[in-house]
Amino acid sequence: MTKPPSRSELSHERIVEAAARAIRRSGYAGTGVASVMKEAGLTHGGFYAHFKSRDALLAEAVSRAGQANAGRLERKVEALAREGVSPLRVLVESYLSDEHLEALETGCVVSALLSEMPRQAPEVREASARRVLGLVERVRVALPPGADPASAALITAAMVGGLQIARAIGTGAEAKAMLKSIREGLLAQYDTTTHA
Amino acid sequence: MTKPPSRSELSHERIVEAAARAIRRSGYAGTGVASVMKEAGLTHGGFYAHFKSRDALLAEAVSRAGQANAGRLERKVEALAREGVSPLRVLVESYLSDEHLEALETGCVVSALLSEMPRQAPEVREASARRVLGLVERVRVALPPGADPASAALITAAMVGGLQIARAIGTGAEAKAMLKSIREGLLAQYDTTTHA
DNA sequence: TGTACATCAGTGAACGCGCGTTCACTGATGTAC
DNA sequence: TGTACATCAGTGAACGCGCGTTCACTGATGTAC
Repeated sequence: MTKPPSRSELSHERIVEAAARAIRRSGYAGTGVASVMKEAGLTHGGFYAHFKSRDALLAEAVSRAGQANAGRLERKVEALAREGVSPLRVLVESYLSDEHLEALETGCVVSALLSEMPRQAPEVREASARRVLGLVERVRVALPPGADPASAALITAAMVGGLQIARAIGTGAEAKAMLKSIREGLLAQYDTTTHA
Repeated sequence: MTKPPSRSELSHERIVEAAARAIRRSGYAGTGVASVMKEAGLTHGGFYAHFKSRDALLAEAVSRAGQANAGRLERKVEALAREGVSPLRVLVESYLSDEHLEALETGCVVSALLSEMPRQAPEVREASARRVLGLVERVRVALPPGADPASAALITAAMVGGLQIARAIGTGAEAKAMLKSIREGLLAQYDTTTHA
């Protein structure tokens, strides 16, 4: 049996979780040490006992957010697979859903931060790039049997670009129509199964 | 004949041009009044004689950058159309080119800023959203005759998402391979003409 | 079980800095005669 | 064409504020006996 987490470990955990939400809500540039610490129920002075720098926190936060996204998606794919829905359809339908459009703070970290990634310090950039490659890989393994593995990059690009475009337009009817058009276009093109 | 621009108009122009580069290089959040004014050859104190606020400058800058991108692309499409290359091919090949991958500061403003757009003040957001819709529209008019106009959104999403994904990975061989795979996938799917 | 002490985690004030914005002023431009 | 003056554009110092980071201290936790 594993021993219970120490007070310090619990605090570290809360800080990373708060930061994982903050970066998606406010962007890398809009995420400050003080506000993250406050959201974690601590004062900002204690921050440097947990992290070497603000960038170290951002790097850890993007990794954490990505893992949470991946886990949630994995469970959804498995649950619906038992009902006969193809993995690619689950991926595309949930990624390009109205719910995901509105769930910026808890949604995919890649869509929330992609255009900021190239401007980050090396450690943040590298952790971010790993998340992007992880998403492409997740699409690749969801491809229907016999599909060209190279199409994973195109499908991922359309999903990520599509969600971001819709969010940039807003959360109203126009944005949802844009989302729907991309979602249905992708499914028509790449999902050969029929929908229940 | 039009009268020559006043000193004030010339300065305004230089400030907007500097800001149009700065937002793409540094993001909305990374663009400061002082550094833009310096790049325009002025001191920061004079800023508020030209703009109501920093956000007013950002809104003008994103519009300006978008117009410059659109104009350049239009000329390229026309030039290559005379050689028999289809408009959609020109769009996809130049958007997903190695040159564009590396030209963040002068490249497409949508790819440079998309994930930051939903977080902006209303005036910046609205100007940004107009640029996104303009890009989708430009793809739509480049569609081959007979193509479903709804596919414009999907193609735009893949172009924008693809360029951003490649940039997040870097500018090395891995990023260029990703770009190429998306570019060729799109052309195979949507461009029915053969390449010269 | 109870006390004494060492270690550890978190507090809150302070640092230097750069931000967006304001403003009194200066010097250049342009008009009137 | 030349001078006198009004208008205009840009300067540079200053403002309050929030940032990332440091640090001396406090109070809680855990160990030794």
